[in-house]
Amino acid sequence: MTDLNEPLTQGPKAAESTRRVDDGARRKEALPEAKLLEFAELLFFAYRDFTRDPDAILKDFGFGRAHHRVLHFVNCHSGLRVVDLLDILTITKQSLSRVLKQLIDKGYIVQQAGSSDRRERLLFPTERGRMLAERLAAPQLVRLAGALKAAGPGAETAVRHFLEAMINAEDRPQVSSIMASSPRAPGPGGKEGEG
Amino acid sequence: MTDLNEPLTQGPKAAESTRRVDDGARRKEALPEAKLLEFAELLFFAYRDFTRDPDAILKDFGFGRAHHRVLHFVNCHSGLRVVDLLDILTITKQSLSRVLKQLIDKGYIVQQAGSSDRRERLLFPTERGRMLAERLAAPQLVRLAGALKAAGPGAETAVRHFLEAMINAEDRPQVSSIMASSPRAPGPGGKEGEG
DNA sequence: TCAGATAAGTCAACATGGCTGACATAACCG
DNA sequence: CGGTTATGTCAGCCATGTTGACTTATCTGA
Repeated sequence: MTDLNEPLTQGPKAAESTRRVDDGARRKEALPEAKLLEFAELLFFAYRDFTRDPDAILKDFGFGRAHHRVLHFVNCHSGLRVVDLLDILTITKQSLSRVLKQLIDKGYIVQQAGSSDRRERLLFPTERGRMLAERLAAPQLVRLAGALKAAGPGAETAVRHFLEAMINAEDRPQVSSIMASSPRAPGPGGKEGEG
Repeated sequence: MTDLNEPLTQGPKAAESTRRVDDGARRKEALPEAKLLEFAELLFFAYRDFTRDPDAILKDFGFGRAHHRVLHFVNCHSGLRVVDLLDILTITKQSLSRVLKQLIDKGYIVQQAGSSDRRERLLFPTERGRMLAERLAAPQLVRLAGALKAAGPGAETAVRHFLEAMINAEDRPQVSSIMASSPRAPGPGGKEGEG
């Protein structure tokens, strides 16, 4: 395909030898490709372990990671609509429906018709749902707190800006508005868990 | 279950009202729970979008995210063994086998028996594999470079330390040793892609 | 007021990528 | 030679994503 047929015993940055960029331009990069690849790997490992603890807990409840995601966002942003959840998770409504129905059937989430628009089904955690959400979050919060502490003073801001900038630019306003909706939306009439 | 049956119209930090910690201790936390939960969400959104671009490319090749992970690590750490890959991905050998076989059958990866231990099958990317790996990595590297730049000077170190500390402590030595193995391992005898 | 858009739910079928269990082969090591 | 290790494989199951088609209830604007 390309003009590359030397043996594979190359020097450092073998992968780059297949590129058609001249080394002059390459040396001018703010961050070399190899260093960026390390960040990609670290992000993979970090996320791999970030999800490990809750995954183990979920198994005891007959749930999976998809349930965790739904329960988390309903718990932290109670009163959100189904369509909000679809935007957040970026999955189809059929996929969401499956796990959401199970969470409702088992009494972790309740729905309430919207007051201004009765087509909307606002989602709220039950007390049981809140307890499970906290249990799942606990090890993740410990991990995050430890990692931020280990990263040193000032890391909090840097990490936050980094993660925000990793999000697709067009999705950032929506993410901001979601995160601005604190976990204190009015509840479903105080009759939760009676169904 | 608990002694909590007030209506759900609580004040800020409703979730914490279900905890049995006194507010005195809570106020002493270095990072409040709400802030840590935001980091958890940002990590979710960041990873969600981090995987989006390569996922779209993979579809054109009839591959999935699992193939990407295998191809990435084989490409960046060529010559690793199957057991190394299993440790990295933390999946079963049957799961790995499925995607690895497809990558080998389609000519993206080649195997070579280990020289010192001939039971081992060392994995190498073919030229075709390297090209696909680079194509998949490209949008991720752009995203990472942009995010690190957006996070400001000094963020690189902070983010690196943060991500490293997010990894399970017992896995960190192994991760370090993997990342130390640069992409310049000797190739499979220079006969790649001839099978 | 009615037509079209929107929010949500449902059924069916399928693909991907995890999992367990059982078993086979080859090679290493003491 | 016997036990262990590295790898591969078959078979089946489960979780969670997909597409496509369709229904119901409700809102909104001409």
